[in-house]
Amino acid sequence: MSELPKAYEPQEVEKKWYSSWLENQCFHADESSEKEGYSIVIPPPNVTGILHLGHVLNNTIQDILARRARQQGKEVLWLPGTDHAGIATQTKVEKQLREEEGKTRRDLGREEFLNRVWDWKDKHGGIIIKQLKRLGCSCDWERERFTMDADYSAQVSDVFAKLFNDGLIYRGKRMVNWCPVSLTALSDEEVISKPRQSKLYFMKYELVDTPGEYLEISTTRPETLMGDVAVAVNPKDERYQKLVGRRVRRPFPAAEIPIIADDHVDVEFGTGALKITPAHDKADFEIGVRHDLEIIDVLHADGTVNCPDCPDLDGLDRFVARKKAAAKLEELGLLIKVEEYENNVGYSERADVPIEPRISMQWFLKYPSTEKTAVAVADGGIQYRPARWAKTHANWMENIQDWCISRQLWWGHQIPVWYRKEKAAELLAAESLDVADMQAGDIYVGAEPPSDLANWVRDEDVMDTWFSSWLWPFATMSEAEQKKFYPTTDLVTGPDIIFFWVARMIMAGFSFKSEIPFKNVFFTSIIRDIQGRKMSKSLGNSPDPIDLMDEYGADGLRFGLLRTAPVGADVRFDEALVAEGRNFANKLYNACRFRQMAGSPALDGQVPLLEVERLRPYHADIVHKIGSLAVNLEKSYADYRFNDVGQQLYDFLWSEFCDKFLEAVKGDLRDSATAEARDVTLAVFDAVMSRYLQLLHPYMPHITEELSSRMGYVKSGEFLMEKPLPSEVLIEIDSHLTNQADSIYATAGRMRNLKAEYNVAARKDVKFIMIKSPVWLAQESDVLGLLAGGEILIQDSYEAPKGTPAAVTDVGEVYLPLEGLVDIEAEKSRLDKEITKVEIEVRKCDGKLGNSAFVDKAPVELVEREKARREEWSQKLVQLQEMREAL
RNA sequence: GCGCGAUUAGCUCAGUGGUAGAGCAAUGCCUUGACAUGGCAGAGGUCACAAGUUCAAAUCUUGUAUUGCGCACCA
Repeated sequence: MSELPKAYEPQEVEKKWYSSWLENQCFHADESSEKEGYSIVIPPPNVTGILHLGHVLNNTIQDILARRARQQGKEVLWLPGTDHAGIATQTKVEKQLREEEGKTRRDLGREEFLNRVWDWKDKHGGIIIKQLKRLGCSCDWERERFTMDADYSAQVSDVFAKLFNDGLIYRGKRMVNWCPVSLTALSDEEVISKPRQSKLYFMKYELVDTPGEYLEISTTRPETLMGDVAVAVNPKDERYQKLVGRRVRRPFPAAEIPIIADDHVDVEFGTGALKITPAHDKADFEIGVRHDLEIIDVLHADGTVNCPDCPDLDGLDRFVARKKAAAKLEELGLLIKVEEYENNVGYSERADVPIEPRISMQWFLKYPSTEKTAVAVADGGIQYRPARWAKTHANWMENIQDWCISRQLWWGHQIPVWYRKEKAAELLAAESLDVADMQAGDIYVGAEPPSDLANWVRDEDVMDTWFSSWLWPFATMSEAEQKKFYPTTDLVTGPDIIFFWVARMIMAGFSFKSEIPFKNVFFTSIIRDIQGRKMSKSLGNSPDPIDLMDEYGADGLRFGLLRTAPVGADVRFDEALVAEGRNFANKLYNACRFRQMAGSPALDGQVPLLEVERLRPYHADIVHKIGSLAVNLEKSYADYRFNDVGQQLYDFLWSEFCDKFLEAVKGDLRDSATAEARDVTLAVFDAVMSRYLQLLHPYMPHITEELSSRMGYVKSGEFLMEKPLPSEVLIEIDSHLTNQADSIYATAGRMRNLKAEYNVAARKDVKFIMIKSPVWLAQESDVLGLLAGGEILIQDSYEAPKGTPAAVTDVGEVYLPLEGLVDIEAEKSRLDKEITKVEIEVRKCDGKLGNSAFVDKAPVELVEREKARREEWSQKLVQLQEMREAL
């Protein structure tokens, strides 16, 4: 055996095993397998994306599930891929184009620009995939999909055509969320409202028929004043009732506009009079429809003012124009006051600028299968975990509006609609397009272009990225694959995309596969920094997982993050967690290294069977505990309690295996030990460790594979990751042995306490004297001494001098003769403190036992336990008092 | 305004009715043949507050406070 380094060095090991798994196709899913199928589709990261901690958490959980399912003998498909991410990707390439060539996408033209995006994708698109591999993800990489693969795209178009033919997709001029930077419409879900400090402008419009009289109006958006077509008041508002039906003067461009009454107006807000700009506000638009008002659009698509009648405002950016318009009002003497005001402003999720409500011609979808989707989640046909997210899902389902699916972008799935050339202009301008128009033969909808393509013009828009993502669970699979792996088993994703993705996938599953797309949805935590802030690039509080893996290893990162990731709440990330993961890997490595120092086993996958009659208590105890561990892990997995699983794995190795078992059997591995003792201990070590590595494998795949191989727990040429998890326990254990072990560990603890209390920890010549011990203890006194750090003398004839520090244990009374080693004064005050504490405990017990209600109604065993406890404490009290007197 | 969470040790969090737990940080001791990325020990909690149910409440109920998230409103 070669000299092993003292600390585990993960980098080379992780690389080695990952390539080895790939070479041997360990991640390959066979759709013709006889085994039970298990499948997960990855939430496809943006093709432009780079790995962040959210991905690490999410994909580690998926990897754990996948690896665990393989160990359970299932045929596992973890299907990976990436999303074309329309806006994000296009923006990135446009930026590069602007910076490097000073060109816009229009300078290149659609076709050339798309070529550039594909080039970019080929060059930079694989980064996150490489990073996932680095993390150890066991995806079937041969099946990697992209949402713009040809066959995938064809399915997106098919679905569009189907929904169009069913009358669920329509085109129309509606108020949409417009992003003035990306120059496209957005869905409601892509708008994030943020509280913003803004100003509320109070101004006055002169009444036409009574010059010199004014109506006061408040607004946050004076720059849209040119689009005002009315002023509305609440019909119940007594102040204004007599004004309804009269007219006021809009100052610029000058016009007379009516005062109307509408219930929407809040009497309490501002002056109670609302200027109506149907082109630039959703509510105003609706009021406009109700009152048949004109729509005057005074903004260009990019958010600059479009009002040639006001040359001083025309062409200005909307925020510049806001100040300018206010200044103009002031000049005209129409501005009354300006108040500071906090309101919510809708922001574009991608571009992070305020969106502009804008009327434009777009494609919309009436959501299909909404009823089934709501029921599936509410009734648990699809299990949301944690379950409370089902309510969020339900809320959204209750008030969904039609989905604006068209985007004014180039990168994406182009709308599969063609217009007959000579009619195109007319059709494109039409207020709506429905099935009837299509039947007229002027419009064609389908996945394949029309055969006489030259006569047709294609709709220029592309679809919302999520319109392709919602097909992901089945559009990524062939017929045969779907037969084996659809519906998928688990979906792991963030609760922030319940609306964007999860709910829509369920609708798509029902609509196009007549089935749910997945059985369970596990929602991960959101990762925040230690101060509770969201991770973001601009805050610089988002550590690069690759750096963390360089420093702590992928296994360390995985374990550290998973062990503390709470099920329901957010994770507060701290690098110290990852360091703990690394330390844990090191602890495991060193435990095995210790074993190897006693000789490398030549097992080649054959871990020796254990013979129960040869086991000493410590052996039996750890064998018993690995059995319990397996059972308890099963329970935690069943509830998707990944932090629990991690914690149990951690505690077993550290507290049980290393701190107790290894310390207890250390003597067996010394040169002075008998061959018998050594053999049993090594056999137990191997039996327990080989099983443990298997249990830990889903969390720390690399190191467990490495150690299993190095220790010979897996036959050479085979892999731990492919080894089925046995259901049987290693060996049936008689509880009297584990009880003995418990007693000895507890007793050793009491002895160490005594030593520490009397400050003799540093002395190596400590002697403990025991009386009233059971016979079997004599055999174990060497181990007890080892654990306690002192010599154990069993002397039933011993009569302790009054005041000798003592402890009552399961296995007799322990005395620690001090022989005048301690500082008398310090000892006195320590004892006094101790006595006070114990007196309190005794009184607590007395209080309970003196309570007749407790004694009468509590279960008998509870009362008995309380009595025993009182007895224990009062004995301790007497002992302490004696010690105090003896000093 | 509606909904969903959270509040336990200095910090991050476990803990679903029966003696308050872990890791980290801080303290003391230990470089003992696996590991200082380590070992042992001690200290540190009116479990946010109030009322209720119960023999018994961190845990169940109700209310309050603080705080986070989502939805709606947002002139």
